[in-house]
Amino acid sequence: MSSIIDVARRAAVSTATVSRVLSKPALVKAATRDRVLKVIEELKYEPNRAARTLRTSRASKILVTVPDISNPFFANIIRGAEEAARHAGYSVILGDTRYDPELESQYALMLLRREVDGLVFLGHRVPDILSDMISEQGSNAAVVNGCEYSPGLPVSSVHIDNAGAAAEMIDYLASLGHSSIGIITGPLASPISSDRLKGVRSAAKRHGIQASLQIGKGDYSVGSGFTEAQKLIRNHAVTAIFCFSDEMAIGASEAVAAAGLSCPQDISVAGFDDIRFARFLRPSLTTIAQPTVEIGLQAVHLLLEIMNDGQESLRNITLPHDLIVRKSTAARKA
Amino acid sequence: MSSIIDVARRAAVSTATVSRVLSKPALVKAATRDRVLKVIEELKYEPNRAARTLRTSRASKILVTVPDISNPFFANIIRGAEEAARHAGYSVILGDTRYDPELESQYALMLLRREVDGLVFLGHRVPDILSDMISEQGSNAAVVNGCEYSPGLPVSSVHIDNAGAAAEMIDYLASLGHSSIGIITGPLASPISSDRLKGVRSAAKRHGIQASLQIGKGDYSVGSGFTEAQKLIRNHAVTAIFCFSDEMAIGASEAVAAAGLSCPQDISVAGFDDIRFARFLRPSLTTIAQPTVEIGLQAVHLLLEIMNDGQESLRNITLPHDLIVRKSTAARKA
DNA sequence: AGCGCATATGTAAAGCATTACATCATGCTT
DNA sequence: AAGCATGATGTAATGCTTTACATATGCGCT
Repeated sequence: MSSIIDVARRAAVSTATVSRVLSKPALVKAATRDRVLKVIEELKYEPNRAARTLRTSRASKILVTVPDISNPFFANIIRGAEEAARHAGYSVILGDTRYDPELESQYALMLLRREVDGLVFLGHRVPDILSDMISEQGSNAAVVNGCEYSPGLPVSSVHIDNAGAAAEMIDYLASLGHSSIGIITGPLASPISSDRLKGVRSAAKRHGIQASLQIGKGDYSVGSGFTEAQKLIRNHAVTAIFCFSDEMAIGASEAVAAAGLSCPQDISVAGFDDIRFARFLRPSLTTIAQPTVEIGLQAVHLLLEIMNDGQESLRNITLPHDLIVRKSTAARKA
Repeated sequence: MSSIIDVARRAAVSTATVSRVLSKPALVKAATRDRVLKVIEELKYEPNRAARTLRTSRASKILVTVPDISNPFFANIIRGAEEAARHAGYSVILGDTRYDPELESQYALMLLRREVDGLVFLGHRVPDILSDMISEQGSNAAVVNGCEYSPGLPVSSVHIDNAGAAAEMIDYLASLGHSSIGIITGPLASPISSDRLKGVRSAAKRHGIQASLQIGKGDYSVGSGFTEAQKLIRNHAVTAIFCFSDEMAIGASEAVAAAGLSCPQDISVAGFDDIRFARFLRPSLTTIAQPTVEIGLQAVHLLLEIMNDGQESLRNITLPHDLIVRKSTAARKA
């Protein structure tokens, strides 16, 4: 591996000139520049990133932590984040935290260690380890919350209007004649889950069906969707089930089938997220589409802004969602 | 941010001692060690990784490139890779290459720049940019091919017995009475795709049905599965379609339905990979399960071995696969 | 007492790129 | 022709850690 010194020697210039050729070519005379570039080519010189990072204290890396990479919803956000990062000359370090606070903190340490320049974290729960940093730096801390948000903390975020989206779904189900609706939420600790619930409640109230609303508490997983749906079907005569994730909607559909009923004839099922496979389920799933790739893109853009500006810039970006009506929902049986 | 010098000063020792407390505690007297540790605690000292990397030329990072992170098949491999890397004290840089050779090379550069210590790449196609490195270093190059392999190049790899798995699927379909079988392959350039085709052919020959084999050429995507299946259904009276990816099997199922036929009554459909959603399709998909997480784990283990041993160690690890029979395949109509 | 060895710690170089500041040359102005 | 602005390049410090080598201390042994 050749270093900048080798290049300088061979091109008969100082290391400063070599460095300038690479970073500020306009400052170097054309003839010199060409000579240096030729040597760089010959020696296949690549600047040592560690040395550059050490000198400039910029790692050109951002950390993206995700609770479950195998969930295509998160995978798409990562896709957007990777793209935005790459275009800005950053690379992405991936942290799969498996919903484990321990791992979340372990990864967040990389930010304190300045091993990365910024952090996009998906999911609720700001790692404790960052609380000092955030209270010191406020919204200048290079941290962005993707798809969730953290009420009370000065952390910028990118998400959809969860309450509005959930309300829309209730409007839609009510318009199909459903009045006995089961809801399967995400974890209560998740602000977006409680936002969705608020949206559900206010819409239900508007339609005068809040009394017959049945709430089951899930955790976004297929299994919890199945279990909670079974309870809703057995104990309450719901005619529609609205799950706060597509995964749970898959579980709920299985529960409908397991109960000897069919979807959507007997029970309508709706999800949230519009994951890649929602359209391939049978019946295809009615759901709320989130602009996942865009969430990832914007989260990184926001992060870069914070990192570069250095000025106070707490922002919560709301992106548009979309109610996607497919075949898993239908008018209530007469 | 405090540096090792701050710690040394405050603990009244040299920086060497501080460094030793962290890396070789046994060399330091207990009293001194405790004193230093206490200061480290107080100052929240974290060693600067860039400086360490510069000094030791170890980045403690590995690069994992993947053609499409939103495909759950790859996402699971990444999961395994991340886990193995984390346990070994490495972090994972994620490269989503979108099947683009340009991007593959761009990411591979990180290895030449020693920005990462090793590379696990998923998909066929070793980046050109690495060919010099590989021909120089042979199998000592810190490169491992996950789930594919590169015949002719000294690159270690981890994959299943693709020919054997494909043959098993043909055996199974033949046992159901199918003799007119359509195949939808992946790209021809992919060695595993051609291995699967070899397996298909030899099994078909064994069953005496090779003459009625119909081959369509896909690219692993849902869309290509749909298009190729349509051709197979229209132009040839196939009674079973075996796709070399679950995604294509989803497309093929759509094509069966679009032709007014039903699966599996009229046409059986089988896939490959056993992605997370294969079981949730209706009918649930018969497929070959690959141990995805394990592939990721082993790929990283192999990489670490190569990086640490430094000795000649070209290996191709074959992991077990599994034929998963679900509801998308059935006996041929009488 | 003197020697040697083990243990504990310090000194300082090295790893490589960036960049503020210094120097030098050139050409223009008056 | 002297003076100066401008442009081009060099000098050297800096960032922080690791580690080979040097030094110092203490102990046991003869």
